[in-house]
Amino acid sequence: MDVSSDKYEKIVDLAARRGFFWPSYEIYGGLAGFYDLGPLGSLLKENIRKLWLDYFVFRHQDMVVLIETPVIAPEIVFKASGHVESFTDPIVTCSKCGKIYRADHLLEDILGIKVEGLRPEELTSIIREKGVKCPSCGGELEDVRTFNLLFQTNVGPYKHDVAYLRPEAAQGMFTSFKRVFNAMRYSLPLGIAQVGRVARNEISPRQGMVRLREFTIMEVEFFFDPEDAEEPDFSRFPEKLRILTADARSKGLDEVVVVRPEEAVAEGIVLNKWLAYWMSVAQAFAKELGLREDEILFEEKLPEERAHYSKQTFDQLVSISRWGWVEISGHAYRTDYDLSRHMQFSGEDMTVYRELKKPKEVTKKSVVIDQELLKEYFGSDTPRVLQALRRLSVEEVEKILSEGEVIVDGFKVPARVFRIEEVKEVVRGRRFIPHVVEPSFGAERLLLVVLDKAYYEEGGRVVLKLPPKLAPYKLAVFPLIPKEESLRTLARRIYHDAVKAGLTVIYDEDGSIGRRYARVDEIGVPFAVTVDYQSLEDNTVTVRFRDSREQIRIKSDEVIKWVLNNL
RNA sequence: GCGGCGGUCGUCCAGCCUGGUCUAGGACGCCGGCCUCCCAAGCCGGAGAUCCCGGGUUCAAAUCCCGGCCGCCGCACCA
Repeated sequence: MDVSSDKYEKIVDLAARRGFFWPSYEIYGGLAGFYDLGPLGSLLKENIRKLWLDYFVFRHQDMVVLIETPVIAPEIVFKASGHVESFTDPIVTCSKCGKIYRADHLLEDILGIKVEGLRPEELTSIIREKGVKCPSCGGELEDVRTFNLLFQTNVGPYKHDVAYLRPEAAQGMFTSFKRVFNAMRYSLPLGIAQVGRVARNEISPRQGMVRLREFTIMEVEFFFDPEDAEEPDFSRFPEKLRILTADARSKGLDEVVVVRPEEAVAEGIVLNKWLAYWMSVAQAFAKELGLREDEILFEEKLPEERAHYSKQTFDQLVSISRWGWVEISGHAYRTDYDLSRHMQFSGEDMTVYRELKKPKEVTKKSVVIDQELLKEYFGSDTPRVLQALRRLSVEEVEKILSEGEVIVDGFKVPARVFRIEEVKEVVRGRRFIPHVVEPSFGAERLLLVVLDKAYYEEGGRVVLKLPPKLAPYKLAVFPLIPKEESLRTLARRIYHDAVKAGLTVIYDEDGSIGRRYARVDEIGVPFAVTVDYQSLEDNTVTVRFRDSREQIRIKSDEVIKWVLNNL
């Protein structure tokens, strides 16, 4: 076992022991892909969530808003989104022993042929043609069916009211887009953010907290006008992005290009400027979690790796012990796919209207019908004929003009009633379906990454060098000599004042001072205040730094202000 | 799901091969007490284990056999 995997073991051990996380339902043997967050883990995740909200919502509050939508959605939503059809793997069951295989992998293993992307019926016929049997018992294989990674449930008592647990929060943003867009007074670009639980019925989740069947997703669906020339303000997050392009990957190269996001757009590496912008925000956010720039890499997904809705996808990978490069965020250019699909399936108009900066004059052909002439031909039938003729397009009328006459609703209409004229028209705006880029993070994965980056061993003891902003507890307060009532009194007063000021604080009078420092180092408390005899004389206390173990003396009534300033 | 490895106090590990003396042992941690004026000191005491689950073999199973569950690694999928 190498050093890095050893480190991971130690983190998992620490996590379970001190209360960051552990496998769910342990008393019943656990359930793969499900983890509990303990007291410290809950606080840490909340702090990660807050930091994410800061970067992705509040620092962009002129254009990004937060919403919350249900975990459960009716079947139609995921039919429209494409998940019912595409969020699947093909599987095949042995009729004799009941074992289940991934059909495409089985065929690739046994026959050594490429079958990726084939439909279930095609896979079934290959199995029949080649006489493929169950590799375990030799039994007959059933027809290939698809295994959907959506968790299915029912709403209410009726079996046919099928619903699913969402595998991403995104569909809530799409289905409520019109409401939010309206509430935000029709402004574009518009980001809709959501933090919430999602569930994916992974066939076999591994890697502990890295792959879960239920987890918290933090997403922004960012809606914009694809024709809008306005640039994102790249100067706000002046990041250099390290990008491994799909082109390089398909050539088997691992050459990383290092570019500013706006350069990546200009050079055609990233297809959309907003996609690039949010990648730079994502990197700035990752750095605040304790990652160095050289531990971050954006990997472009190959076409066959991309989700069905995406035109281009980058994963933000970060390097951690044990698993090397791990995806912490996905950045997908979803175009107008989702809104278009929901428009089709719901019948709701998902287009938006935007006024042009300058109205423009266009000349276009227009059909003019000579109504006087029409009256001569059709008399009292004129209104009916007119109504029918108005449905004709310019092209249809041009055809009629060349043919001499047309029969509409049983009326024979001569071409001479039509005339085509060029007319000038003022266009003030246009209707279109907004395009979407999506940055999407898995919160529990970030929690593991943060612990991995913060974990240090120094002199045989563990120190979690968590960024103070993320630390579950911000301050520890100790009386140096616990049996000295006067020291305890002062220490307790500082503790209560700190709690009142909104800090998370640990008070401990148990064991030697060194032991108490060690205990709080292990859970990443950045500052420890110790009350000693001098405190009683001059009203000062020591503040001890977790990372350096250095101490300074400050006035005891300034402790809280000092801590707040140093978070 | 397949293949490999594993599962014993909170944690790490010993015991398993060669079944009985294991009412399962140690270390660390935890709790109580003593001591201690700043970095896991020391002393005394204490709590804490369905030996992963189910079946089988046996007079006797933590130990041997079978099945399952869970975890880790590889394949695949993905935040």
